[in-house]
Amino acid sequence: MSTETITRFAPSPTGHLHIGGARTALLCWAYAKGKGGRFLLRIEDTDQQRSSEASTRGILEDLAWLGIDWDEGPALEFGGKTLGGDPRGVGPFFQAQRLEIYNEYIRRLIEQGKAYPAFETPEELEAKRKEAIEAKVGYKYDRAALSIPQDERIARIDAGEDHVVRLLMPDEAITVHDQILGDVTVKPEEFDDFIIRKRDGFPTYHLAVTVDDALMGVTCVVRGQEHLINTPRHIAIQRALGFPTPEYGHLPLIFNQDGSKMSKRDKDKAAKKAVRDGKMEHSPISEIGHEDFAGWLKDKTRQLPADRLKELAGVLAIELPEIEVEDFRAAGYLPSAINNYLALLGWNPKTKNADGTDLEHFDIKYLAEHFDFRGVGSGPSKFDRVKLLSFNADAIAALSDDGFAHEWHAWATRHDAALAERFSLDDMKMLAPAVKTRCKTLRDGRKVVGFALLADDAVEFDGKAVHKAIIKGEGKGLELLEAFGKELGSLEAFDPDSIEEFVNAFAERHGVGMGKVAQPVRVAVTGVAVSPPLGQTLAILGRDSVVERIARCVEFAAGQSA
RNA sequence: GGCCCCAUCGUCUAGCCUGGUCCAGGACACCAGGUUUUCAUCCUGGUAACGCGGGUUCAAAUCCCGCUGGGGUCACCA
Repeated sequence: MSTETITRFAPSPTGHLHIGGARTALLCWAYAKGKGGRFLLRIEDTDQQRSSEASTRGILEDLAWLGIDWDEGPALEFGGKTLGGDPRGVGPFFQAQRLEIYNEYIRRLIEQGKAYPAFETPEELEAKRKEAIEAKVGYKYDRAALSIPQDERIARIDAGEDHVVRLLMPDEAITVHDQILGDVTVKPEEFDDFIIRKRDGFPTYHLAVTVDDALMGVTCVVRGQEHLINTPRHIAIQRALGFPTPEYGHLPLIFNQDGSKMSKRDKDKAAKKAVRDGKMEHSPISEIGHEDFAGWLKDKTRQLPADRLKELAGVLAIELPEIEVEDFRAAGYLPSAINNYLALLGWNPKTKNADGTDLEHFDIKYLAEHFDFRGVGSGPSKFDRVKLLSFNADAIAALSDDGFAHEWHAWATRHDAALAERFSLDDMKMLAPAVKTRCKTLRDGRKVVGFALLADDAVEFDGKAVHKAIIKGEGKGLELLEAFGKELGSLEAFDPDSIEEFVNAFAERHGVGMGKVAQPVRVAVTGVAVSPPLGQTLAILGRDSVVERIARCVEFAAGQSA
């Protein structure tokens, strides 16, 4: 028996990776890596209705993008590396492909009298459950099927009657030794004989997870606290099957600022609110019929397909809240910032920096080297988007100019085709020092350089800005601006440094301060009073464009002051 | 509702295990200054918390009990 630490992340493929799932995966990964062990990935696709292959692929890519690489599991080519594989031969890693395995163990349990078939229909059970609720007593399966004689069971199964299999729960308290919460004991009356195989022949989560964890040699299960109450069930299965019980660590949950659960539905919620606020009664998108639209709007639980929702948000001019890893990626967050924030949300390194402040910024390598359950908080935490944004800004600021340019370019290529087309990687390198400190996300970059995306004759001059910088003061600004446009011809190189130098010399020559020159020029080429430093602002436009814009502005200002 | 988990600034948290060094430290946000050709960055300072009530003790944010509050879970979902 190896003492190697093996952890696993086991998502069900029902959509993109949720940010909470990403944190679980990250901490799981860190624990295994810190111990020199392995981290494996398993896809829990036993829910035939909701699972999809596209989701699996999406989740794999989300994890890979974050840099959470798995040693074993579904294979994925990413960034020139192959992730996953099955070096120990414990796969397959898709539960739907492991049905015979589960059935074998279920068969054993039945044989040993530790599990039994039950023939009630879902409807019958639902009725009983309802009765129990009305009588204000907790519902528990009544074990009616347990008293069916063995030969009758066999006859009914042979006759093809639909049935489920239930585990015979032992009549004893079960204690979970949780690494984070300590010992949690649950009394036997809290459990009933839960189902381990569904009517469709698929195992339930409880059975599959327990069998797989044991067969895959998982030594430590790290998962969300919502699973805490399931753990005694899993321990019961382990005991019935003679499996060892792994270590457990149940992570506190993550919530929205308002205390509600972070859910994919939040996106629909935001869109619905915008529709109502806008008093919109008809679907603004042709693909969504009126009926569907009205129904969706009325029903809190109804969700639009992801791409439709995105389209709708575009029409409504709103930004949907980021919930899934892919959302954060599209919004221009860096993996390092997401990982850092996620890790800190729930785990604390309890370490001081040299200046006495708490250590908050670290990378996943540091996390892997220092992660332990002691540093995991026990209470639920709220997801603070503002702080994550600040972490992202820090991560961007920490990038080298070239590093930033590469990230920005890669992002634009994937999420903002127009931007990627207008700016080459070299353009972005030139812009980097100016843009870096002005954006908290890669998406913000567009706002910073938006003026360069406009055609020269499409620049709209902000009247106030023109007045303040150019017209006010007896037209001194206008004079300088005209002179600047003319003298610009003598500037040889048109790069940021040369331009800055030129502006300095120009100001000195005309006996005025920098501001007296910079602001009129800034307003002339961008239309507004705010832009990156003049060097980059002019360089990205190019000489012709600058001259053209100045001329247009001079004309505009002359018209205004007349 | 039953069972389970949790409880320090608005938020994330350090401190709690091994009571005194804590009229509680850091970060984000916020407010006020400063640097700067605009904006942003950056720098300096500030506001702000131990949920309540009982114990134990010379001494409690720290230990115990109760209350309150928040959350999870009670599926042929995972």
